[in-house]
Amino acid sequence: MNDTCIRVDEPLIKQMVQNLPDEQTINKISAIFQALQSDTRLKILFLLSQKEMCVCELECALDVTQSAISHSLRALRQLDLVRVEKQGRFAIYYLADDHIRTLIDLCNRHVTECST
Amino acid sequence: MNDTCIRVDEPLIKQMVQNLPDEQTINKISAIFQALQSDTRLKILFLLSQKEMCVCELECALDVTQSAISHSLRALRQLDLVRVEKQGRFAIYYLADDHIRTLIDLCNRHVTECST
DNA sequence: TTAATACATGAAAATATGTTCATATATTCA
DNA sequence: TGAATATATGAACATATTTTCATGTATTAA
Repeated sequence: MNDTCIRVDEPLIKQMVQNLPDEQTINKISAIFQALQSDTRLKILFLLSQKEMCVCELECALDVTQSAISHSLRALRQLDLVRVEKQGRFAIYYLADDHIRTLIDLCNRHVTECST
Repeated sequence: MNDTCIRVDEPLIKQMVQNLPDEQTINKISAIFQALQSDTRLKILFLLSQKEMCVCELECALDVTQSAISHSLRALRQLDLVRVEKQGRFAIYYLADDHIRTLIDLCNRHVTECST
């Protein structure tokens, strides 16, 4: 920690640190962003925002192995970003809720608005 | 690619794939999420959403080295999530715009609402 | 102009992540 | 029941990311 800088108002900084979300929340948030950071998982979410899909359909849409898709889906599932419904031998995946849709849209807009 | 599954309507899937944002956009979005995925960078953003800060202040607030903070800030800068204004020997950092604030808030709400 | 402060950065080491391969499980159909 | 289909998963490899270390640059103050 730096004690010498004249700009540092230590009590104020301490207060600001207290205003941070607690560690657990920070961890959960970063875990979500971590999941959204892979091209494959992002594409899966974009696709699922169009319609619910089984793994075969995702396999047809994306250019990666079935195994990679399953691993990606597990990560998304564990964060409750997508959910599964088993239908016989099929696993139908869909977005868990609309937060995630909003998140992606927002980010999409940020990129398209700012890069022009 | 899987051709046998009876659920796969290939023309439909092709259409859905066409609806995906282009590769460049996907890459930019995933880069943003990639940046938001680290605890350190997230905390920096939460702090900067309270007030603009120089590197020393961040150093005081966070329990990581100055070098690590600088590297984190560079990553955020390159994605235009934060910006710098040089004031003499100080580098004052602030959020680039409100998108990012909204993004964080949204995610925060998702976590706190869903985990109760 | 020298020393100290504030910040940045390249390279290497440590760690994490994603993908594939091999294989396992569950369901359906013949 | 046995074969085929749909999905899941552990382990290993390849790659990417993060952090630290060492050091560099720029600005200020003595």
